[in-house]
Amino acid sequence: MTRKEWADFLVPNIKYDREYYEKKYPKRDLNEGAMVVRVAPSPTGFVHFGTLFQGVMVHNLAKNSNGVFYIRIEDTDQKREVENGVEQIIEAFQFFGIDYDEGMISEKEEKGNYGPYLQSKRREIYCAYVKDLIEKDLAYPSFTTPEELERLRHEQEIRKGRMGYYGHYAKDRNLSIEEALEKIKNGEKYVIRFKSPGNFENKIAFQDLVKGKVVMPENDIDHIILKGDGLPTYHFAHVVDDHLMHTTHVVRGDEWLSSLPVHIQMFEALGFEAPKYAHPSPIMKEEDGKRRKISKRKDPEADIREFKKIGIPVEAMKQYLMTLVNSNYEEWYEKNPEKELDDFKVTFKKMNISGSLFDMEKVINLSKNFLAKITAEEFYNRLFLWSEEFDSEFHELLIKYKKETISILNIERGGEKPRKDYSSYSNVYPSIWYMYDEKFNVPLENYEFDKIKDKSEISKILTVYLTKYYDEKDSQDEWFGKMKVMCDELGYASNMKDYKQNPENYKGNIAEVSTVIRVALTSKKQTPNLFDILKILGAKKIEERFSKLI
RNA sequence: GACCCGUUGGUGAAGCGGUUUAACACGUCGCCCUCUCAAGGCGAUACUUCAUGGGUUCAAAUCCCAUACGGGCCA
Repeated sequence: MTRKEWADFLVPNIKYDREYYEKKYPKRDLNEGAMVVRVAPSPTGFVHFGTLFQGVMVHNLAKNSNGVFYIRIEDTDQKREVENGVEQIIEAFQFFGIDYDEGMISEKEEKGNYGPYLQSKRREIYCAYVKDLIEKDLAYPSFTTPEELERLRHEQEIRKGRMGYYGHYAKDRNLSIEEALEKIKNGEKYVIRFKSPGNFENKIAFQDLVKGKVVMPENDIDHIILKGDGLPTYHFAHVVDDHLMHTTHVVRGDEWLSSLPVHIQMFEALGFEAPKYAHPSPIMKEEDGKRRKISKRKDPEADIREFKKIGIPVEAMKQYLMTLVNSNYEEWYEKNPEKELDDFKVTFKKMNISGSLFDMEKVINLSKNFLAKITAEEFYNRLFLWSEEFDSEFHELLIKYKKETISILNIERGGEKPRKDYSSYSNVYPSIWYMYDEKFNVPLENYEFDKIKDKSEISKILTVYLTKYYDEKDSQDEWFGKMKVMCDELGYASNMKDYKQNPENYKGNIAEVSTVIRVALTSKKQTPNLFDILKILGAKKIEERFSKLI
């Protein structure tokens, strides 16, 4: 049996050979320097924070080089696959507004000329290349069972040697075609392994775009390339896909750095030109003083839906991610507040070499800043959409009191130094509920009266204020002027400085008087500007709320 | 266990042999601001210090080596 016949026998019924695919997926017609990049998630459940991180980073690279960003779905591990997995990925990218040039656009459809973008649909393609390798004696069937491999591992452990299927441990690599054929005829199960031409004693150097020069021993392990189920392993699929899709830069987590020798070797064996590699570190989390990668199982923030639920605006989220990608982003943004996220140019040089910790405080800060800068109407619309899904009670109020809500959100908004009260959509209602009449049914004992607690004194202040000083039409200055006059009349200091110098001359001060009014209106002693509250509530409601205490 | 990568403040980090008395941002803590809060302003926040020890150099956070610790990967 010739090698060719052998290959035909092992990989039968293949419609096309590799030449066909090489022609079918020609080099992309792009400008010099254009980057073709991708993100390659597995449909194994919710989308991981790290995938989004990678998405933001890579999308920027493609945009800034007039290149291509595509999503390839790696579903070769069918055991871990989850229903709706593909849809979840599509939705996530959509929700975060990260558009892609090629990839799946629904469970069934895709866009782009270099597909299929779902690995399970690429079986034929992988097989064509496996066949080619067999013909060239660079791949062979391996009959070693899982039990045997287990034993082998054990043996290597005892000898304190390296693990894996290599050298004399790779017992099937030198089987003759006849011997192998015999085994197949006997019904023995097999996988296809790559026949590594490497020597562990040789060192090879790579240039990683993030880590710099990396020196590693050559790979000599005969990795499985085609599993028993006919699907390729990660290594092989990566090499074939990124070649055919003409990826120019493979950007992936540094957990892949140690398989680089394998990949480079496979590119060579297949006669492909290897892409450039960048291995930034993944985002970590600290637990018990130790750092580890954010884990899908243990950390709620690994699930990007969590941020949606909390109501962190996607813009803020992406900004945060960008600061992790390139820490100079923030400074740049301060200088270019009008620019879009993708106007910033990501560079490999500034990517994380060591893993950075996830910092929710920082996310909150970015979120606050973002929410402070949008208009009240825009904020309202965002709250409307968010509450529809996550807070129906608030949603009802938003529908019923659109105008009022916008005024509330508009308090001290705009201008150079806006208020920054809200850190997320979910945190709005807890800070403004008291403005809605139907929610304002607080028992008197829960009113947060502070310095001035005496009921008759409270009643007196409120009565005097309402009858003598309150005027709906007052401007802020007029209003505050009247507050001062009232304080003088009632024996409270109208000027805080005077009060601080001679507190014994007064019953109290204007701050305490304001607090009485504030608490009477809201039950809380901490609220935004009193003047704005008065304005929004209006005479009728003020009277009603006061009457409970007078 | 083999191999690889990393280690600058509470956090993200800048720094790429002299201009570093280690930028900037978040956090924290003070003080200031014609009402509380938020915001804002000002200041403080890395044991002459960049994991530790040694070396190269006139000069090192920056270059080299070793150790420690952390992470990854192989199974």
